[in-house]
Amino acid sequence: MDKAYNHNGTEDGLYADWEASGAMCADNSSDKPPFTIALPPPNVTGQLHLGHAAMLSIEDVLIRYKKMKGHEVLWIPGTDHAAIATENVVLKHLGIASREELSREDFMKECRKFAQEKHDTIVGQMKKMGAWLDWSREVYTFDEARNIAVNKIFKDLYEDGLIERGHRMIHWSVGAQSVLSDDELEWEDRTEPFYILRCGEFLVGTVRSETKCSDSPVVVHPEGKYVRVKHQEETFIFSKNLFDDKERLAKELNFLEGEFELLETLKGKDLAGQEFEYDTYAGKRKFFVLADEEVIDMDKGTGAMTISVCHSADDYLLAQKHKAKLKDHFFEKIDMHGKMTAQAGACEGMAVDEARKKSAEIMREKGLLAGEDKSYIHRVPICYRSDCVVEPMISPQWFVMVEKEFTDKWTGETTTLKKLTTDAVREGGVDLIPKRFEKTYFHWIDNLRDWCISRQIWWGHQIPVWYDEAGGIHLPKEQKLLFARHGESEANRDKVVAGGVMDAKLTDKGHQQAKDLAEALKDRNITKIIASPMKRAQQTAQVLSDALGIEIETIAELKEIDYGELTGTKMVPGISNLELAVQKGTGETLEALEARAQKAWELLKNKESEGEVLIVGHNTFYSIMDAVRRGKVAKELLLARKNWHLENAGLWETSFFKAPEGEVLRQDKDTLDTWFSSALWPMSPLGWPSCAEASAGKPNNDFEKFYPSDVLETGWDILFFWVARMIMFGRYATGKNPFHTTYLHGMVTDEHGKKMSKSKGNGINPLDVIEKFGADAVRLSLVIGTSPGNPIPLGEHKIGGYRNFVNKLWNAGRFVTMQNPSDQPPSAPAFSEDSSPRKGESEGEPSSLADKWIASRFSTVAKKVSDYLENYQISAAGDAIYHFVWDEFCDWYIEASKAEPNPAFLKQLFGYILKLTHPLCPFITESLWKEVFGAEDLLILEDYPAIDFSDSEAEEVFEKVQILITKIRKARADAKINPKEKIKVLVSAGKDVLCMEKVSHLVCVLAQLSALEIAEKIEAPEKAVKLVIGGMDVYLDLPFDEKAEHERIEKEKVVLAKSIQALEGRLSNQGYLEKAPESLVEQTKKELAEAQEKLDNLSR
RNA sequence: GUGCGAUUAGCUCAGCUGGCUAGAGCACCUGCUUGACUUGCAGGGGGUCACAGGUUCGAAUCCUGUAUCGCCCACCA
Repeated sequence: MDKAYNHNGTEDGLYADWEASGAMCADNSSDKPPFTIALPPPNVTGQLHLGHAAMLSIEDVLIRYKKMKGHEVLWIPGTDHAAIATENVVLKHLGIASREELSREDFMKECRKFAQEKHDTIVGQMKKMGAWLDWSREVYTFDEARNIAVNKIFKDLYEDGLIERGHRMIHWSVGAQSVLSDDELEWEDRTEPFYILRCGEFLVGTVRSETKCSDSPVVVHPEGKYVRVKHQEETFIFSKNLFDDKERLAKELNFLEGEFELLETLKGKDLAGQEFEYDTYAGKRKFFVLADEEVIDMDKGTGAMTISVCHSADDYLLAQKHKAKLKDHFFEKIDMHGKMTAQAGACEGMAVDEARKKSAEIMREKGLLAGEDKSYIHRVPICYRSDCVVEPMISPQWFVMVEKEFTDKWTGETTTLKKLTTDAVREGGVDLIPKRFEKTYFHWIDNLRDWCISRQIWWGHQIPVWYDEAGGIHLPKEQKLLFARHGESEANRDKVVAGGVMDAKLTDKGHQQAKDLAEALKDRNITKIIASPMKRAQQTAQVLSDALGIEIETIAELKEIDYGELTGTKMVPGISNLELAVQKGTGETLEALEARAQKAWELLKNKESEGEVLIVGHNTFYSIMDAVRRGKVAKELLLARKNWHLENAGLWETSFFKAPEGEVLRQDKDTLDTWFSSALWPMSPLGWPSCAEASAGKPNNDFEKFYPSDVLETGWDILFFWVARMIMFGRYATGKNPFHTTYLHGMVTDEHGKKMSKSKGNGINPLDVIEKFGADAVRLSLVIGTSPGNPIPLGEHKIGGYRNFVNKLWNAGRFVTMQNPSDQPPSAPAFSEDSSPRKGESEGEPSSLADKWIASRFSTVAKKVSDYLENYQISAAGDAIYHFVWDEFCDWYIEASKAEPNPAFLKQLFGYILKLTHPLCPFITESLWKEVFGAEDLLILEDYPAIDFSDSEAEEVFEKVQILITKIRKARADAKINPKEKIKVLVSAGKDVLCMEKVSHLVCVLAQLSALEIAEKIEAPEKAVKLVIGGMDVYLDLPFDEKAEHERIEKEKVVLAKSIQALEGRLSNQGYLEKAPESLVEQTKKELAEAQEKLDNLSR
């Protein structure tokens, strides 16, 4: 074994071993209780950052712990297509300004390529962290199965009236050319001029001068007090509050010099209804006065304002309220590209910023300004992805109606989505850790408005709605997966049925899948099975044939297709097999592959005449599916049949609606908010909706076995974006909370708690520190010393500290190996539950005092660690392990075992320590498991230690020994004795004489003594340093400095006297004696007695 | 402005429902090339628990107020 642990040489290999073992793959037919976590899918936009690393560390600890505790664990990996974010990154990557520069298809291709690259990087990095993920179940938010889930819930919500399309005020990102939800906005302080405009007699304030170019109401408060004043030859109307505040008046109306003469005071309602015409920067416009008691704050500005119904959320609301009066005031002044429309007169075509300046300039020239405040600070919404200003706009969009009542099909009760989301937490179905986030959660939901889910981007799930030429809306009848995978066995074309099996060999699983498929198909009118001659297809076909009693027709030509270059490629998220094959440089062109799909279709399309046909092939099936998905053969394939008209069809969109003869349906061009698909994350990777419906009650179903999941662990910053919406959809779609616990970690910051940022240069790349310190050290530093919801400070000092710990463990392993030189196999469990400390010496049993002490301590610590982990106190668990291993096992037990070795027991104990530590440090523990124990099975397959071994007597005695040794060491250090020099010690042990005699050898070794003399009573030597420990007097043969010794003893006496005084004070307090718990009072008395005894001993 | 949270050793933080002399890691000081480990060993110094009140036999812990910091939400004319 090397002197220091070499993480770089071992970690990758260990991970490969785990993967190869197959143990990472969860078994959905297992009888063990399930434990499920859906990994928050990282965006395919970049690489792993420390936030991901923290997430992986925390979740991996839970997963490994639960696995060792006997659960069937499933931790599903996946990635997120991150709609807007990815589009922006890809645009930057391609160096183009707008996606419109490419065709939709080409742009999507670029996105897919980009996503694929990033996906591969991220997956590699997750493995570096040691995450025990079930890669056989890896999913992607934008793959076929997830598309079906998205479409399914969309359809359900739509049919329940909970999704609506409507023209509403939305946040429009000019840069991203898309709508954003309320939560996607960021705010920025800007200093811009604030103008007071003349509008007839009225004065109104605004920052947005460019919007003051149309007919408009002047809004006043009906009960508000206004003044009409004379200024030189003109009259003005504004709030009395402003008029009375001379200082503000001078400041705000700084273009109007001289006195204002009060003509009359009047109420807003007296002004209402007035109509007049007045000049704006874009020409003469009509105005009228509208009174509204809600929107006007008399203390602000002039107490009057004009509005832009199309470009301000509040004004839009006002327009809804005063529909009759304002219905003709929906003027669009800004278009979707952020340019001024014809309404703006001279400013037409200008960008908003430019028009703002220009319009003010024109107004200034025309004398329309009454005041200007150049240092006005206001906050503007910024697009969180494209960093440009967000404009409120009215636009047709799709919304999830969170406040609309509907009948919950699971409970039969009338409810709303909002209520479902709140109830999950309020009724205790979902715990938030830390609990304080519950308040924030409720607050957010209370303020939740309808969720705008449509986005005007390309990279995302296209809205599953088709329009006919008359504008009628159609949704697909039903969509299900075509192929069998993880128990998703459903075939559903009404004539041609395609089935495929993923496994390379027809394994038990593949066999089962084939059976499932047969089961699912048994009630259908299948008259023929067509199979390729490929061995696997034949095996599958045989299973189906036996089950269904139908003959197989083998088509030799299909062999060519099945054995094409596609063989050996895997389904990869976001990319079709065809493209993958081309990318991998197999020499085939996309066209050639498509031609192959075409050929498959040619061979098969005429076989449908007599009833349903089941096609069994591997790549035959995928070739068709991919080609159809790409839209290349879709038209012919589908149009040839039954007049189905489709745009952008895919084979998995199976049960199509029928359009009227000859009519063309067009799918909605928009895509869905990325959080819409993410909201299904606890369900869709488990096969919802197909599994949930198709195989209820049957085994081998991920959804049944693993849903609902257990813990959702993520950063608290996406509590609203994501967690709340998962709860909403989970409750709605399944009637269950998608998880029972939400663990929220904080943001990783630098070691001083400052945000990591590129500009500050304080960022840490997880890969760098893994390389430098090892993944175990990085994991520990992200987990220990942190608490949920709070920032996770991290610096190289901290990681280095845990690297040292990992190395300490390694060296403990070396020591164990040196003590157990032979290649003896690991012996049977040693100090197990039924072994008692009195059992005596035997293989692996505790015999010495130190053995019993450490066994007892281990038992306590292991229990504590389990308790902590059950309660998600991962930091405390890690801390307990750290200190047990270092301070107790290494510093005391290993040292003690040098005096009284018990190698077999040491090795057993060390094995338990490895198991205990494994969830936190999987690599080093696995490595030592192999190295020290020569184990072939993985450590994670062992049981988590739960040992009931308590020996309080041994603990008590050993603690006394520890104090004795420590005090002797200190006395030596104080006397500046060379550590190598051995000294003599006399102990007057009193009643402890028997047990002290037993440990004398141990004390001699640990305290570097030449001799230790123990007797019940020893006469005090003439000149010796005296220590008082418990009831024992200890005399050290050290150079005796009478003065120093005297001072030391006096000092100790003072401390004791103080403590005695405090204890006596407490005991003489009547209230304390009466009200404090009895045990506490007893303890105090005991302490007082001990202190008194010690003081007496010192004084002798 | 609203809400949430924080303030404990030089730094970063533990300290759960009040109860031993308030802890850890790093940093610091002294001494050690002890045959698992210098990524180490032994020993040590360092805190009026932000401040002011209150409840209590007893407060770092509970309550009220003040100050400072962080975050969230909202801020319209």
